[in-house]
Amino acid sequence: MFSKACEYGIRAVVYIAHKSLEGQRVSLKEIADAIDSPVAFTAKILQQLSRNGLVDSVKGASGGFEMSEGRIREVRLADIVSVVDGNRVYEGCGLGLKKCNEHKPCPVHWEFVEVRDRLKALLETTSIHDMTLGVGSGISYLKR
Amino acid sequence: MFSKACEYGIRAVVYIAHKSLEGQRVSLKEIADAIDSPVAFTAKILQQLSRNGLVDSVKGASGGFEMSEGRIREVRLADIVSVVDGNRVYEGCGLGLKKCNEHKPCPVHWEFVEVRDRLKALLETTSIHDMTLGVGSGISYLKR
DNA sequence: TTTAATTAGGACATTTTTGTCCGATTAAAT
DNA sequence: ATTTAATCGGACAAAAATGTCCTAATTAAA
Repeated sequence: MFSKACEYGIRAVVYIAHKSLEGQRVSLKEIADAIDSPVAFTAKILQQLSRNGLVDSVKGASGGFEMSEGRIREVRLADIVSVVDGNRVYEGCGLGLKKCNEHKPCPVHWEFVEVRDRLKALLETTSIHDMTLGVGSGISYLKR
Repeated sequence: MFSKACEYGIRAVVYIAHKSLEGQRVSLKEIADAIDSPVAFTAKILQQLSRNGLVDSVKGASGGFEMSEGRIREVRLADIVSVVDGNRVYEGCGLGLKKCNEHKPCPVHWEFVEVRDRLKALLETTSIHDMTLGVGSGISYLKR
């Protein structure tokens, strides 16, 4: 569904948000350990997310990553996917046809549109805050 | 959603089925041209589909690929996806967690399950015959 | 002011996916 | 029988995705 990079990105952001809500800034190492991802690769993804304003990064000793509560409530799953994977999840034909559309549909166009619209709605309505809810309480998990 | 290989595979099978219903066996070249795919790469995918009994191949001059009407009605989109891409579309967590399940769900587990189940149902109910319906009549397209 | 901890970012390495080439095999047509 | 048109399958090549390493820049703490 998503690239590995995007999966790590989502997990990382949820972890950062979860810790930020507890008032804690987290380091790259801590993040990678918490979400079970390759450190240096995760760094690249976080750079990308930071440049796009989805997370805040602080350099230097005792630096790390954090998010304001406002952003935690504003930022949607779709924003992360968009930054890391672009729009290929939403756009693009299920059969890989470049010019598949309602006027020239592929054989499964209409059926796929339904599923994709549903996925799109899910990504656009789910905030980072929503995703952190289960994490602290042990209802949902970010590794293993 | 699917790999390129799988996309080519689906388009190829729909084209083969469409032509088979008109009593015509088709060559690799004709297929690749009709669905706008790389010839040699398409050959690999068709070998795989042929080995798995999803299409019939005939060697030698005037050989090519074909499907019986029975198989055209039996074979589902899910069968092609399964052979080419395996089960990664159905199984596997949206966030890439190895052990995400109903007991240890990731933060978006339940929402994703819904979308994926819908996709699964679509793939399992759509037969190749269903997909060929629009192709001859110009309602749906396999290239461009 | 030096040291230690940290992110930023470029270059490189590995793996996977996608794609090509060619010789072997098969079978129809000449 | 020979030629020709086809698939089969192995080896190779290129591109994209994933992952690593190292140096520079930054900042808090000693």
